[in-house]
Amino acid sequence: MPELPEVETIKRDLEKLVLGLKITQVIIHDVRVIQNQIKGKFEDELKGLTIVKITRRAKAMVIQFNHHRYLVVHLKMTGQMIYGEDLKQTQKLKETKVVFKLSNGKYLNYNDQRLFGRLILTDDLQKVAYLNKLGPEPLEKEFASSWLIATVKELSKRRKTAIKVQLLDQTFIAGIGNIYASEILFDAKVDPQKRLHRLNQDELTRIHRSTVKVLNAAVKQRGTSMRNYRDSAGEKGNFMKTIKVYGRENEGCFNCKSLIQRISQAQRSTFYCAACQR
DNA sequence: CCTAATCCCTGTAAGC
DNA sequence: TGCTTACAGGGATTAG
Repeated sequence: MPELPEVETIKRDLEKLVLGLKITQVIIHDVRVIQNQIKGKFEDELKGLTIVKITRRAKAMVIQFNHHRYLVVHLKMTGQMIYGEDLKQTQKLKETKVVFKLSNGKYLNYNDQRLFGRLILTDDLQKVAYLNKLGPEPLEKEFASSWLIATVKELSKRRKTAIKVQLLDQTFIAGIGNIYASEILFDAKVDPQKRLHRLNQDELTRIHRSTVKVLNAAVKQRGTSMRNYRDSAGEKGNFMKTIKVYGRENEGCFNCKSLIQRISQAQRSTFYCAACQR
């Protein structure tokens, strides 16, 4: 499940590989990836465009072309953007849904086992709904502990959401998903079930610090490969060895040895240490 | 306006 | 062993 660190890793790698290259051909093997966009139009519009910039916002990667065209890539659960050969041709991969042929003879393969991911081609990023309701980027200056304290104080007046559920809300903070939400709260020693109005200033300061710390460490380790995540070279990330709670139900807490608990919050799994996080 | 549930998808793993 | 069923979850959509 590519979250901020995974998408950032792919973005940084692709920048070194494809900037300045032209799209010479687009082959869409499964139209569900482009939703209601017209297949022929999608292919034609991209053909001949040059990749001039790649950015990331929350969990979305934006490939910017000349002529004011943008391709918004959201990998969701099992999406991959892999650079190299045409995987559909060389490996008969059924997960390869879209292939972009590049002017250097290489390919960009969009793979997606479960088809939750989406590719959106637009001439105006303002038109992409997802991008226009996002909270601050946690690794940018705008995400300050004073901002977090003030915002949670304001939010807690009208909602009593559990902090774990709140961390998954992309309109609150952008880019945190289910793995890192659990990891951040373990690092901050805060109970994921604690509701917003019960969080004090010290706890919020810790959540802020842990968010920056955990996400930076995960970027440095090239992300977490629990299942399908692969970087642009098809390689796994390395953050699994740093994971403290996610996926560790009934295993010992590295801090206090008591068993890691798994609970369900908003139809999603949360992992935590009930002894360390209270 | 808000929050909570449902849906989309398919490989994997648990259960009978 | 082999088949069936439950589960994983980001975010759009729908229901309440």
